[in-house]
Amino acid sequence: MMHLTTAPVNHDPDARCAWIAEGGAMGQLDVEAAYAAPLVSDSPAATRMRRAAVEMFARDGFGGTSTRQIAKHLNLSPAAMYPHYKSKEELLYAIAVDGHGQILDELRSVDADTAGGPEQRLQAVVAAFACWQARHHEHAKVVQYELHALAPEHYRVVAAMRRDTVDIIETIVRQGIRDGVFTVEHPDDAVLAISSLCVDVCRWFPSRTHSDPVALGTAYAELALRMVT
Amino acid sequence: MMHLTTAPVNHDPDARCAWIAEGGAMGQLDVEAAYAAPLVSDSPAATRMRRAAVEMFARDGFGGTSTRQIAKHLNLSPAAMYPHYKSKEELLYAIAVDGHGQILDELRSVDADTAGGPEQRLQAVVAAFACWQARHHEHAKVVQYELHALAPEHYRVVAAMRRDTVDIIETIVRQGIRDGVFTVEHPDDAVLAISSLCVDVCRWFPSRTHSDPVALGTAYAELALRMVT
DNA sequence: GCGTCAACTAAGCGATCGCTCATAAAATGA
DNA sequence: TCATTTTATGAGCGATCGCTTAGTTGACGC
Repeated sequence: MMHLTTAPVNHDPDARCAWIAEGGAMGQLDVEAAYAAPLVSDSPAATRMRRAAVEMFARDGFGGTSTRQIAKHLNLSPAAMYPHYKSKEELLYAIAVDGHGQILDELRSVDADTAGGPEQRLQAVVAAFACWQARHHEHAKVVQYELHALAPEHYRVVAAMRRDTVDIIETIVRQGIRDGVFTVEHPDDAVLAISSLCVDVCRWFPSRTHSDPVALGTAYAELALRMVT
Repeated sequence: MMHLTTAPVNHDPDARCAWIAEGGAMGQLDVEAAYAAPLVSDSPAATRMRRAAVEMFARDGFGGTSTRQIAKHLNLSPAAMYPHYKSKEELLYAIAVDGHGQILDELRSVDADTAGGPEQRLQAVVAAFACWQARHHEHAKVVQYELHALAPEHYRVVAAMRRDTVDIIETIVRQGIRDGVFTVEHPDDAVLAISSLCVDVCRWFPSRTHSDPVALGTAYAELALRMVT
């Protein structure tokens, strides 16, 4: 493998704006393959490395953190990471897939477990989403703000997982409109705004006024409901 | 001056969570001084350097962009930046003060120019805020996501400007509650959510479904109003 | 034409970067 | 217990990092 000392740049022209509202343009095959593959190593050492990297990437950014700093934080030699992740970029990829996988699992199970109509489902899902972003704000920050450093093929997988997450909210909102309980002129705007609201939590949480993830989740669920009724 | 090859870390324990909801703990003196000082050089060359840096910081992050890359993008030698900015961190600081200054000026003038009650003022300010974030999404991205690389004393100034920005929204919301036109149990939550909504625009804009900053502003203003009425 | 000053370059310092490789230690299964 | 596999180390390669210094260039007032 060649040396790669500069941050990888995403060359896909679509990907430059492929955040929440994009990412649905490719087929599902590669995504399914990504889900099935054991992308996240469960080795204890690998887990400790991901945890340390999340903490440091969240504080100093991907480009501002060196592999040597991560190793030193774990009292390991600079080369100790490479038996577990074959590059710094792949470590970031594992962190991203892990985080998005947790969010997807959480929201899907909450949505499935919630009895009631679109109002109850929307509140439950938004509360869970905002709560996860607050509770895992370091992991979330890396997952939301450091993806530009991913290789194009890895970015594509993560963008698809992100799209799947937003789809959960979109499905509920469209069902609510069909049922007549939600009144909103442009569903796209509302879905985008609700997702945006939840995602941004990790940027500022915790603050002087907010430090309880559960309370934040219920408050944001109420505000999200107001946006569509 | 000593060499400083690693990204500066903010050592202020309060500052780690001093995003939107924090930053109001210190006096106003240093902030006023910062506003008055000619922090943003108006030299044409310096402006071109800021513009290039904004573009590259937004795409690759502060830590992922080198001063050599910025210089090369402008067809200059690696040392050409230093007559204008005495360090990479100070270049980021100038970008941050410039961006937050633009936002503050914009929101204050829109708020002052808007006739009507809290409803009209909130819509006007939110529309302007979201619109700025969309129109200058690269500059906004740097301003919102790369501040961790600022020196503590610089970070403090920027955090205060951020606090002043949120105060504009907070003042309108509290006035609306006093007037009885806004009904919201926790004003803090609403103010935070509205700010959050606007700030997050720069993370995903533009997208397949949204590419008009003005249209986005009016749509988000409507959604913000729904949150408080 | 001359002096002045700011902008810029060429060269390079010391440190750090991501990463490789040969080897040693530690864990694992028989 | 021994062979095998996994995990970690120490040394170090070539490249790049932020930044400095000495000297060159060009625009401007006189």
